[in-house]
Amino acid sequence: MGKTVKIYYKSEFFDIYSTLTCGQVFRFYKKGERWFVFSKDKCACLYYEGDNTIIECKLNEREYFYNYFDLARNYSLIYNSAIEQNIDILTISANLGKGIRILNQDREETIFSFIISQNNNIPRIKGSIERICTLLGEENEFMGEKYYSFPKTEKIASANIELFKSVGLGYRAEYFFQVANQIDSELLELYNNLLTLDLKKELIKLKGIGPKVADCIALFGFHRSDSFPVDTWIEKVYRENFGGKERDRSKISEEFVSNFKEFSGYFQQYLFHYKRNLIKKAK
DNA sequence: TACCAGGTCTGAC
DNA sequence: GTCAGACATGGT
Repeated sequence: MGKTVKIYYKSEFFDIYSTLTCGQVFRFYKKGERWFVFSKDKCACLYYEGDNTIIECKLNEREYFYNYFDLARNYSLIYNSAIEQNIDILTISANLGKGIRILNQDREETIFSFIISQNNNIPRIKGSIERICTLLGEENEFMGEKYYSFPKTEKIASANIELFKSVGLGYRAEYFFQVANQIDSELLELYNNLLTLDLKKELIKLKGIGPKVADCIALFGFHRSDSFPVDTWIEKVYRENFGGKERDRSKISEEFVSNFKEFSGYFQQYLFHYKRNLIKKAK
């Protein structure tokens, strides 16, 4: 095995658990005190040393993971802005999720992952994606962990649709397969040059992608933080904690974005993480 | 056993 | 433009 490198980052604004489990990424697992995170054909190992969060990866993938974990961004600015809103639930959520970072994930992997996410739960999404990687990805190894890469779009496009049903995608298998035959890196480069609203308009043209999934892709795949995905959990927050009455999720999303502007996506993650952890604890 | 999960599509009005 | 019902499937 080749040389590895360690990236050090102060842990106050980088909590491994909340960053990975807040529902933005599905390919990771914990082994002892170490977390293994997978992106495309790459792998990083995360753990703590004193006050630092450590990212260990291959020497030539340092830049990739530096960007992937969004290390150039000042998260204290985001956190402070959340506190300054002076909204009780947001203050509580920001304090709980202070260490959440929004990852810069691969665009194609993000699109496919969130097509699976509709009307689905996170453990199931993780399982389906893992099985797809095992069946169509390429075998790799990092720090003693064997893993499979996320398959290339062409590989997905040329597979048999029955394969996607067999891994539990259900009716989403059709969408998954169709989209693989409609996108390529050139198209995604075009998408990347669009303003957020136009980007979402384009994404929604793909079958299986509606407003909520488009918001997730814009936020997690294109780092458009002026996005605010509204799912069942956020709708609960909106009704129970913000006293909201609107039923149309797109309008709820617009309302939040008009208030939180370019911080929308970060605040949404604070709130989502808070609400899900609250319910999990109560059970 | 029903209900739910990071919703979307379709057809009827 | 809005709305109800259908949609696969495993977890709780």
